[in-house]
Amino acid sequence: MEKQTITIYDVAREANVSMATVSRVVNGNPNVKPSTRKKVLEVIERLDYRPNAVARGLASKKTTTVGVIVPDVTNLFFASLARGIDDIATMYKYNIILANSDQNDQKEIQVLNTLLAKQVDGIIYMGNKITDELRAEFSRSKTPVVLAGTIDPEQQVGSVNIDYIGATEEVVANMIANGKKNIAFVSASLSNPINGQHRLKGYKNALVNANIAFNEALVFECEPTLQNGELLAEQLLEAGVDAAYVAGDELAIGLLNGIINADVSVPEAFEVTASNNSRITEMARPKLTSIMLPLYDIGAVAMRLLTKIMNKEEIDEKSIILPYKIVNRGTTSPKK
Amino acid sequence: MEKQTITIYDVAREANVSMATVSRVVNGNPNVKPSTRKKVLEVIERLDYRPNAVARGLASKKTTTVGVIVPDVTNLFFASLARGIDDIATMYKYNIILANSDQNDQKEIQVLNTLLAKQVDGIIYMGNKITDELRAEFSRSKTPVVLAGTIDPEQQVGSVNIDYIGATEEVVANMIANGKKNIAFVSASLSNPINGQHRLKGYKNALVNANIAFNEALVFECEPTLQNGELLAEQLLEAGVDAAYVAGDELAIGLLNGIINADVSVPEAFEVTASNNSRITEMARPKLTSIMLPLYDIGAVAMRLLTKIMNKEEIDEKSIILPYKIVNRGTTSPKK
DNA sequence: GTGAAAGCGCTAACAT
DNA sequence: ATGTTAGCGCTTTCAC
Repeated sequence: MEKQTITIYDVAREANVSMATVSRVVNGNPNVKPSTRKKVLEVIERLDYRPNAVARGLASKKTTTVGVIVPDVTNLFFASLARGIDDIATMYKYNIILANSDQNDQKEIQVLNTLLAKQVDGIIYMGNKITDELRAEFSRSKTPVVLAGTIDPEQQVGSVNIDYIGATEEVVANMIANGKKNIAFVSASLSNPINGQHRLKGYKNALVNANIAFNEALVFECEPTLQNGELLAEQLLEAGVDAAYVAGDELAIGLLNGIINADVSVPEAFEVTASNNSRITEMARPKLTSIMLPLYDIGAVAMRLLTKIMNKEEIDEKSIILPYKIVNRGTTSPKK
Repeated sequence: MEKQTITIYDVAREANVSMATVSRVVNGNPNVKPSTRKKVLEVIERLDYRPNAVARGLASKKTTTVGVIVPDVTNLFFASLARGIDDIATMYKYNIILANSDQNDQKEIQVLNTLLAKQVDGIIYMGNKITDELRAEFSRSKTPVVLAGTIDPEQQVGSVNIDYIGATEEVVANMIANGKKNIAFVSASLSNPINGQHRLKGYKNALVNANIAFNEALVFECEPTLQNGELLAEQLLEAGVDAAYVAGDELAIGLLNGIINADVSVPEAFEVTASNNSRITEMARPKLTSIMLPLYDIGAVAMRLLTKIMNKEEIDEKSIILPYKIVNRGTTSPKK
């Protein structure tokens, strides 16, 4: 004999009221006489009634869940964003359906569609490049979308980021000020606008300001793994590089370790600056100097923005830029 | 004018068939004449019809989503498990609702309840200790639960783990074989049965086998953060410790760095063995020797087990023990 | 302040 | 192979 699920109807019958009234007390509607409210609450307690969110979702057309598309939770960068998202979501009574996309265009589309099928009230997207197909899907559905730590040059949807150009320019300028001449720009895929447009632009800006000619050969693009960083060290050294801005913390640690393995002293003979200040930058030896992205905040603010859009509140600015800092640690010369 | 949502009814009308037939083709039911299937598919395409998963869930009492309760996604240990879970979930057409519990007993209960309200088909739980209250909630609902990388001494529900006792015993024995005499047991909360019972037991076993007396003062319990690890170094050194088994990779790195900062040579004068082999163990300098937990696999197998339970398939063993390995790296003496 | 009743969009017998 | 018909458990007008 299966345990019978208790429905709103059971509660109504036991409390001698209508379903509507039960619904009202469950939803905190004030239009209920205190005495009836009390009576209903007692029955709910006694029967151990739990509202069914699926039925509620169907009837109200709101699921109080938002979809989060992330390349890979296993990447501390995205995990930190996800954490910020989840905390704010919880605060506003939303739940998160998390979906890994593997940066795979096909899977992204598919994942987006199952999220939409599940009637999520909104979507937060993190990733590289927004393909045209993805952008088309975004605008086809009426479901609000916010990008977190992700840039779409088209700026159709809301987004939360920092000033990547300024930040990169600043750290590269720092290394130049420390006397470095041949600074490499090391990064994951340049097809990601953050890397290929913003960060690279900041890098070039710093060079221009210091009257240093841009050298294409000092731009290194590779999969951002620890091992690739280690392998890259040799190449950089051969190219006469004496400092590197690295987009991707894990890649930065790999590079740093590779440099040290080659018996080059850091930061005296070689400086490294990382880009995200995810927790691993503090695990490195020496600890990595890094741009400090407010990872958690980017996620939190993105979620907050999404709640506003879902509630159709007034939005002053849908492309939010958060402040960043620079954390000088052991891989660059101490500031005077 | 709001865009009208297309329902199964619209498709049925346009295709001159019944809703039931449309439902059949959507669900891949073979009992449909190829020609009608084709016709329906065309209409679906033309109208851009998307099945509503919420309605489907209400009608079928299956949501094809599972809840995942995790202390903190930002912890690489849990993120890796989550990744394994998600991949297998995707493979079986399930989605994941991810909820951070912060190891907070109250929040865990609450999160569990909202997951149940959303009618998830199953739950994967990761955490420390299963409180009695939580266990009660688990058994009260008919929703299947599987523990991933988490031990419940009561063994009421399915779980996936490794042999923590054996693994710990082995690595401690290794350090003893390397000539270390005063080996510390450093760990996060001992109230977590994995730490307080299994790992500590393994540690004691190794001592017994080597005829070394157990010394309570060599057991260190603390919040597993990088900084705490660094701070702990001094204490260990003062206590005359010459090796440490550390439960928690981030804590292990902190300790290692602290030891090195104190100018003690690793592994000659001090050995360290970590417990999880999450990616950060390779970022340490020197790289950390560690027990290699199959993190991804634990998540994947847990999800697979859950699918079986949800499908009411035959389960041979609900407490699964996966194999582990030991990875000898730079923080212990090389094996001969 | 409360109730009646009509859906929400779909699945699942049960017929045919 | 296809259609009919109840629901699934809730919200939401609209009356009263």
